[in-house]
Amino acid sequence: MTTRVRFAPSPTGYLHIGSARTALFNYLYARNVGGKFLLRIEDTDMERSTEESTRSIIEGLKWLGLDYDEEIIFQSNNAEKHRQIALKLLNEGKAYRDFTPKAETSDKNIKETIASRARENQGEKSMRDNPFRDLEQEESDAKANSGEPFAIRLKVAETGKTSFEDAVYGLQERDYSEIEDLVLLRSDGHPLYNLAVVCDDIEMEITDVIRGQDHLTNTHKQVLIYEALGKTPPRFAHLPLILAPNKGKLSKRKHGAVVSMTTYRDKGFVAAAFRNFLALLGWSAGEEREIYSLVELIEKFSLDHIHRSNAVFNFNETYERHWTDDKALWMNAEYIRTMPFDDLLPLVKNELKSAKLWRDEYEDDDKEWCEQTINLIRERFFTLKDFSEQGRAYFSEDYDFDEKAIEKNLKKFPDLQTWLPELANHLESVENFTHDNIEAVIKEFVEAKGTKFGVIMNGARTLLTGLAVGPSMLAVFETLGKEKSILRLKSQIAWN
RNA sequence: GGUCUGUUCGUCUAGGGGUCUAGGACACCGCCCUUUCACGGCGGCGACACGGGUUCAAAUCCCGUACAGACUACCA
Repeated sequence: MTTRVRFAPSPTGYLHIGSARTALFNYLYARNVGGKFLLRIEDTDMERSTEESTRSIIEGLKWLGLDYDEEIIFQSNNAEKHRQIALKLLNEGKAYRDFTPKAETSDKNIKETIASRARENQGEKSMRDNPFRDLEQEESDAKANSGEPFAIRLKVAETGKTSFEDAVYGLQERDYSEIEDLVLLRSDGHPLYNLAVVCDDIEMEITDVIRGQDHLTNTHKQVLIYEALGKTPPRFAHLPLILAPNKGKLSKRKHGAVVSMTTYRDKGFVAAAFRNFLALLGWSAGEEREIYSLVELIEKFSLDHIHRSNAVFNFNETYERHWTDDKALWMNAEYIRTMPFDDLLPLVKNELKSAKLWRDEYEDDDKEWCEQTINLIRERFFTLKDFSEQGRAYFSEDYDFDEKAIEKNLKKFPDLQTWLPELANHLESVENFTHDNIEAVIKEFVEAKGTKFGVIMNGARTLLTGLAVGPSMLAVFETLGKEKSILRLKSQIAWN
């Protein structure tokens, strides 16, 4: 039997990094064993599901390079099938009608309400004391026929236990007495999550369910449904959760943009880098290595190296520099500075285009210059955004000057106001505007003025790039070229 | 409250009875390189939650405690 796994997000928001990681692991697992990776949108919660979320999830997967096989399944399309299956279980006596009126739950502190309700019922109420559980067939039919609303609940046996072998957490057992007669079908006919998941997984012939650890306890209920349906459950593998820095739940509402995949795309992350980072959250190949290509990840991935403990996604809202996990940031920089130029170029092109800095000559007449320049500046860039922001002066005459750079490198040495334009005149004479030739002229100039090489270089850097930091200044001169270098050295804008 | 799960440097992790005075990466700090720097090189700081066992030997096995997380819904 070929392996079939699925990623089944509910479209109630953009793609969350936790979900993205679940998708990644499913994908890696499928590709590793040569199986299928399917996508199912669990849009049964009509009130919260949106088409926009679905789009953003698909986009996110595409960005990460996680291409799915076969058609997307929308769970809402299967509602009728789910209903029929619930009815079938009812007819077989494996489920029963519960005529208890639906209890109103206030949405606000739902978790607390449920916990306190459970606390109150502690010891007093058995999971099996529903008055309708053993209602005579005729009586139940009569009530139903008279139009009385009812939910359908699974009839969980009095004694026994469910068990399954989790690929990550090992043998899991749970006594029936701990499991309530779960609702399969709501009184309005709407199928509930546990039923829907099981039915769809069966229909999609899913062999391995890889999902977040928050479903570990739900799995027992699902196993019960599989059993009632006479089907063998798939293999389960639960993944440790990704937590916020305070070790609490990482939520869209509380933590905002840092948990959204689109943020990383928009903030200039290289998809391969983020994917690499995500792969190492809760899994490792057991080697002293961090950088893995997709092919290597697929090759090395296996369920038995998945962690059992949750991972913290470390970020600090108060420091801009640490707005997301440092390691993710580092990895992105690592990719930017080491990836093959041909892979990087399209990403830079895209960034420059959206900043209106791209010119078609960069792939034509100026191809060589473009490559040299990108290779020069990528050395100390962290995100793709840096190409259009810190790197702006390389692609445009319209760039900003950093106040601190002006203070530190220009205003502190007032002589530079006349020296730099003077240096420009000396540079006019350089025939071949290369590193060595430029250096010779500047060295000579420095000597004549009795100043330090650094003073001139840093002043020039500020004028030429607007920044106090950057690559070797001689290389900057060379890449900018004679004309622009001279023009900028003579410019007085920064001084005002 | 109950059930389940987990706990190695600040964070991600290696480790599965002796090779552990616990390894790597990020972050942080210092030094070097240097015209600057968020590049590079070298180095430093820094962890087996706690308490009991088992064993010649325990980060590794067992028990307890603490803490954390998940679930406990006619949400998904």
